[in-house]
Amino acid sequence: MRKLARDFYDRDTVEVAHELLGKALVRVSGDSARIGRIVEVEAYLGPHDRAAHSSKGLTARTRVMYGPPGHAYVYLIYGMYHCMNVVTQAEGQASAVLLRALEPVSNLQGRTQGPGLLCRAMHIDRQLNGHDLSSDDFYIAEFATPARFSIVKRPRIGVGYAGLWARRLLRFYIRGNAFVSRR
DNA sequence: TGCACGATGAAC
DNA sequence: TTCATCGTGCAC
Repeated sequence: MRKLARDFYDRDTVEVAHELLGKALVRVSGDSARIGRIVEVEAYLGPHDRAAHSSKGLTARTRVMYGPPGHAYVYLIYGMYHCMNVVTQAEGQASAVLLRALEPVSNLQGRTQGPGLLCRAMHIDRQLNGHDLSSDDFYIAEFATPARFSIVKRPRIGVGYAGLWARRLLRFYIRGNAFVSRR
C-alpha cells in the first residue's frame, strides 16, 4: 500500500472526499495494524458551511480544523462516541472530510458502519486529535489494486439544523457496498 | 457559572 | 420515538 502524501489533502474538499472512497485507513498499535476500507464519507466545506463545526469560528475545539491539511480532527459526540475527520485544503480554510463507514480488512472487531462505530472498531479517540496522517502509526493509504466503483451522492446525516446546507449533496458512498451506514 | 444541544447508536 | 452521556459554545 502507498501512504497518501500531504498534497492529496491540500485540494478541493469534495474532490478529496470522492477520492478517499476505496482508500485504506490504517492504525498501527504494537506489532499489528487495524485496517479498514473507506466506503462512506461526508464533506464539510468551511466556516460558511453552517453544518461544519468551523462555522463557530476558531475555538479550542475547531483549532485542528483550521490547521494544515492531512491531520486528524477527532471529537466526542453525544458524550459517548468519537468522530474522525481528515483536514483538507490550505491552513485556515477549516474544511474536513468525516469518515462515516469502513469495510473491515484487517484486525477489526465489531461493526464499522457509522462514524461512532468506525472509531470504536479502530480504537480512535481524542488522543489522536491533531495527529499528523503522514505519521507511520496512523495514516491513509491506497491499495495496491484499487477496485472500480461508482459514487452515490446524498444529503449529509444529522445536520437538519443547517438550513439549505442540510440539503446539499455532500455525503458520498460506494454504490452497492454492504458496509454503508444508511441507504 | 450554568445550560441547551449535538456530524450517534441502540432499544422500544 | 426515546434515551444514554458529556464537551462545547454561548447566554447570563
